[in-house]
Amino acid sequence: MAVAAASPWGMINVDTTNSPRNCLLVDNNNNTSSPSQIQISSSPRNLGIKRRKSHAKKVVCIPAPAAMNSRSSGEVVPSDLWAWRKYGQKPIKGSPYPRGYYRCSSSKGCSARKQVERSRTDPNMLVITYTSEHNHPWPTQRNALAGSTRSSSSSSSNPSSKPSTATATTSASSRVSQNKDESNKSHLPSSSTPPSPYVATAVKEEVDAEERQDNMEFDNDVDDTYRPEFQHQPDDFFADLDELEEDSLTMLLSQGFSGDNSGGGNLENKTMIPDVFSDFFDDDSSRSL
DNA sequence: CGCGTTTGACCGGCGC
DNA sequence: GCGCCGGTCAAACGCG
Repeated sequence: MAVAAASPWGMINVDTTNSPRNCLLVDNNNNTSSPSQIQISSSPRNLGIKRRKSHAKKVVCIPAPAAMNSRSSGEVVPSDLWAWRKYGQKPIKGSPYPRGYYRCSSSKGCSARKQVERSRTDPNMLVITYTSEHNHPWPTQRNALAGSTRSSSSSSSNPSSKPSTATATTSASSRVSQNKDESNKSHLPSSSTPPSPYVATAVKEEVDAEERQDNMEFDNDVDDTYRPEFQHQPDDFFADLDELEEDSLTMLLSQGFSGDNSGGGNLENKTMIPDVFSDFFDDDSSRSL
């Protein structure tokens, strides 16, 4: 059966029978030992740095689309519909993988940022931390297209990058946004999130007083911070977005996401649920800004 | 020419 | 107070 799921990048269609890899998953029982569990950057140091001291973050774990989107740096960056511009990359202590810093380039005043890093415990998992929110609708122009195809710039961490795939992140998102331009900008509020074929295994919100420990049930934890849409799960909610996700998902999938994904293999033991990310930024806006 | 990526330097918070 | 570390800035570079 096909269900719809919202991701940080919007809603996606989930066909649990045909392409489990594309399903949006939340690992309900991973709160103890699964390598793909969400990783809350609860380090006090993280919270105390510079401007963004202690506001809500959204941490999302997704399986890294290894083949496509693999950048020269070795990172794989999910292609959402937002136009992200990388402004920094740093090696993280204790992690063999660097963390990339992205900010939204769709709008000048947009303060949305995200950090992309691979899970140290599971290289197949990608940990994306969203900070702030978009203050504008989905990008209606391909402003992320230019310069996105950088085939062989110097890369310290991943010499095995494929030039042809190095640009998948932004170019893919650009193409999608272009394709969905007409419907999106008239249909979606700024709080809506673009679709993505990626599988989110977990999402978590980090707030100022993040004293809730992870030993509690994940569902409870999430539900405590923001209400997952799927828990009430109005059918028309999905139906409403169905028209959107269908298109974009098709786009994204047709762009090769259905290809190899080494991280997808370990997903089948996870619980499949529609995701909650549609109110991702919306909820965030209420407390972060 | 415009835009994104890369990369080293700098800044600021936290722990010792 | 010092050093470590993460986050950001900005110049250089590359591509369309």
